[in-house]
Amino acid sequence: MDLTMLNENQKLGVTTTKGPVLILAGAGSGKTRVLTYRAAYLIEQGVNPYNIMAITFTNKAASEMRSRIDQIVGHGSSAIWVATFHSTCVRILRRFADRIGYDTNFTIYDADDSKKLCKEVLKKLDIDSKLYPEKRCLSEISSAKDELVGYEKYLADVHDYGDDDTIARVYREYQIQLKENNAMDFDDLIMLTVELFKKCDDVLKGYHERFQYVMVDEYQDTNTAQFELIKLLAGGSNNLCVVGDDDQSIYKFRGANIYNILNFEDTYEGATVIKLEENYRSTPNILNVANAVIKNNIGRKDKSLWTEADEGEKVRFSRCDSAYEEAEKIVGDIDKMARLKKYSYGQSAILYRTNAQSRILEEKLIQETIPYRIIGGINFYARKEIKDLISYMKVISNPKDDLALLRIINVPKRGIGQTTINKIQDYAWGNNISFNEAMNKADKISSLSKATATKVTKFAKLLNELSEFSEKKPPSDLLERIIEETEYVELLKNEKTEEAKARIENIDELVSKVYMYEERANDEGEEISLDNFLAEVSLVADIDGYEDSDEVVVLMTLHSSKGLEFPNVYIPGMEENLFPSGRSLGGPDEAKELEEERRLCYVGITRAEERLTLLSSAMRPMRGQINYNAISRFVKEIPKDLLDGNVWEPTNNKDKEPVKISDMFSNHSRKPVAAQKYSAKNFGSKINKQPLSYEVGDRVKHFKFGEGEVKLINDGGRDYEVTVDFDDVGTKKMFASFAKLTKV
DNA sequence: CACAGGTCTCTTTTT
DNA sequence: GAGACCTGTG
Repeated sequence: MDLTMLNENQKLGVTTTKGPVLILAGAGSGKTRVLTYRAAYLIEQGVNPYNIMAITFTNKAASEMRSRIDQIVGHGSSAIWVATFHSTCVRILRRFADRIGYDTNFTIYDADDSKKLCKEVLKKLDIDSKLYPEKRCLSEISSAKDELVGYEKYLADVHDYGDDDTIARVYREYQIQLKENNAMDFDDLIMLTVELFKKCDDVLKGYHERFQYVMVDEYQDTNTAQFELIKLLAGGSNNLCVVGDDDQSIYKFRGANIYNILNFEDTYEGATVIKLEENYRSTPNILNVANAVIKNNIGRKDKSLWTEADEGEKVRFSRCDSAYEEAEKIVGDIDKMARLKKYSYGQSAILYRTNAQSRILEEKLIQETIPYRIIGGINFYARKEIKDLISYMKVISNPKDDLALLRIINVPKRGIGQTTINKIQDYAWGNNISFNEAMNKADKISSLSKATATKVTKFAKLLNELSEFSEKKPPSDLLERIIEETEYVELLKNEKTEEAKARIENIDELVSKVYMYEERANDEGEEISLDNFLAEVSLVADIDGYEDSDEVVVLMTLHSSKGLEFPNVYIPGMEENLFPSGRSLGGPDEAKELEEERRLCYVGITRAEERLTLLSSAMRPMRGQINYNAISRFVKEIPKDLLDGNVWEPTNNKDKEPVKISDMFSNHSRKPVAAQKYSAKNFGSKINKQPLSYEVGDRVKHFKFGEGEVKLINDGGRDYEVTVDFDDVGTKKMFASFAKLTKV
């Protein structure tokens, strides 16, 4: 296999296949490249793809990895287990959940569902939600699960310290309810899989046999539960390769434990440690700024990124009077760059600390009719109409899911209100049957009027019919039938409002998503099932929908931007109280929290390939109020000479008279930066596009696919894309420098 | 039972 | 500024 376009350390990362390996990969150092080559290398060494596992955090990262492996080896990566932590666990639990007391058709609860359930628990336990808000309870429960602390242990620990056991009681009841509903929340998926492995040795052994080589991406983001999961999974062969960057650990609030990566060598004795410090993404000017900021963190693994790229443009900073002006500058600049053909809309990105910042930017973009896309905010699947219809499907898939059932029992309105629900619930409890069963016996519930009982019976009958229907038909047919029976779209049409129109469009999109799911499952030879579709839907991340080929400006949070890169980046809101977030300031753990914010800043800066603009505003509307914020300390950590213009006075910490950058709109002549050459879209390296030894019509040989005829050669600029019709495996498209075809 | 209109609170990041 | 929650009315 040709490894010539890897640097020495990258090569080491690819070829050190035995035992534990830690790859400390700085931003833009080609870590995905190493992982994908590693997988390809293993296959070439004769390892069955079936025995390889790669775990990521987002679906986007997973599918990207799969397609990149495909690009290198042509095809054959489909047998590799490439999946996110959560979908990995779902796949495992769908087979074995019955071993730990759940049905295998369990439902997955999203944050919304969890909140609702928690609210019910508080009500049931008669706990004042003013003193114990759901939010606090849920975050405590979530942290406990991230640390693999079940409610028994949580309760015991609390009692040991003689503390208030309220939250422990909530945790217990919450967990009991989940089980009764045959549901799991996000954290359960990981925790329960670990529990399964610890309890059922035979199950674990089975996976040990399968997973001979395990790789984990973004290892710095793993929490204790995920750490344990990996340890268990890789425990058979101990061929574990983790890739990460402690400087990019930004998910502490989600339980991420930075010590998982910092102490890797202690956990896995004899681990090989490989550092990747050469950056192939950004200009020196950008890297210097990134390094200047991150060096203020203590307790990090010492490293410093460097690059051979040309210096490039200076990083720019602009202090604005208002958030409005900030937006104006950004949008004006994006527009100008596009007009000057320096950066197209698709090459520009706006990254911010909080989702709330997107609104004002969006308004401005609409005003200037610039195409854009906002990642995050309100998740598609969190919309009312979508949740309603999905809830129908959930009830069909898992009749025990009372949460979903209660959501739709009166949607659309069928005259079943809270009073009726209470009466059914009482009957269910009194007779020790489920809510669903009670509904089916509505005529026996004496407290219900005849008219009401009829309504309930009618609804119960509808569900039964749908359930029977779904046994014979695929999810798409079920959804269409639900829409028909409930007249959901009909009712919206009658409203004749813009809002209703948008909702109908969303429903149409949901329908096509179901069809897309079925098509894909079909292609990949997976079983098409309602359960699988619903699981997939529950586990989509905002970023999964992002296509970098779209020619639009993207807006997203700094968190979502991790792993991405853009030639032209804007980071507005560089202000104290916003970034770093006010929540990180003034607490007992301020120093630690600030370090996390700083890492987030580092992530943001290192997203930029060529041009980076930081902005800050003196006035900013926050929580419906105007806030006056000082310039972010992170900006002040950047030596002045690294920034464009004398833009702030480091000695004047009142920030009252920030100097505005005058040439914000002026005509910068962009130096021909090395980005074309170094952008990681080209696999982050100097590609040596060599002349081909074959041409269209020639017979060629591929190390894996055997012989075939060249059908088409496409000059893609940095590499040739070759289409070959192989004798055995059919037509494949591949990059010449990866495929290493030889003329025969 | 449904809905409108008022008041209240809480605001980070997300699989 | 949005969302949840409460209350009064038809």
